[in-house]
Amino acid sequence: MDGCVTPEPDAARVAATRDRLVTPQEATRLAELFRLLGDPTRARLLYALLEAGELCVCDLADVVEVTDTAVSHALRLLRTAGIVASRRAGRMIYYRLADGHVRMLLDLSREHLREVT
Amino acid sequence: MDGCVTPEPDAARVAATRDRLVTPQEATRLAELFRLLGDPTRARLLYALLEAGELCVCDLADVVEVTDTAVSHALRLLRTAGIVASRRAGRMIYYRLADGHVRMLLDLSREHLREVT
DNA sequence: TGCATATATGAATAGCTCTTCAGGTGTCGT
DNA sequence: ACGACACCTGAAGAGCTATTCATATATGCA
Repeated sequence: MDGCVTPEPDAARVAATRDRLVTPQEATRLAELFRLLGDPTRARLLYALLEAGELCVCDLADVVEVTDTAVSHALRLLRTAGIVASRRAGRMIYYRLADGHVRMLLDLSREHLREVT
Repeated sequence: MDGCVTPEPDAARVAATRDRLVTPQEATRLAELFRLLGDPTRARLLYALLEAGELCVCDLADVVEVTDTAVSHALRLLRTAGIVASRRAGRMIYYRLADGHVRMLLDLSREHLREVT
């Protein structure tokens, strides 16, 4: 069953891993989540929201130093994926991180980088 | 200083956020980390390692159902970024997740998806 | 109603990424 | 030393992505 000649203990581990492994669908969704965090502009937007709690589009553009349009495009992707949430106040729209998991992900990875460096 | 006319409290928040925000360099490194997790093949490889602890290239290819070559390319990126580590045993090379942070990231995001769904 | 502001959207292009193919390196068994 | 095996690497093409420009929608104010 293996593609290569693995020692006995490995064969068992391979079988067990294949059973417990995330499904392709789940993997796709996980990858999609990470992929959305994996762009410098979007990452900065998210960390800005992590610090500020809530910001409108133009302030986000100002903080991150990107065009309003680029921010809007980025936020649409993040919003569609449920990573950020929005609320309207007059003509401005305030964005925030969608939930605690996202906050933890951002926090954890920042820590990771600070320790690895 | 703002790109738009923000209410008073917001202006303060914008200034504070700009100060505390991750630097562009840090953001780039964070995005790079996430970007590497953000591919279905690499994600499956990492979750396979999360389950198995350690696997050689050909067993990884077998579990994830991808070409040896594709796995090799993927692992090189992950290894270079310090996300996985490797050890040679004879002609096989065993890969494992590099550290606890990576494991936590994978765990946390899987939980996130399971709760959101 | 008319104008300015804040954000969203669509199309297009430049740049990047993943996979595959072909070939290369290193290790084991005989 | 030779052949088989496990893995790596470089080049190339198909496909995807992020930004920009132009335009559209929506809200507030006079």
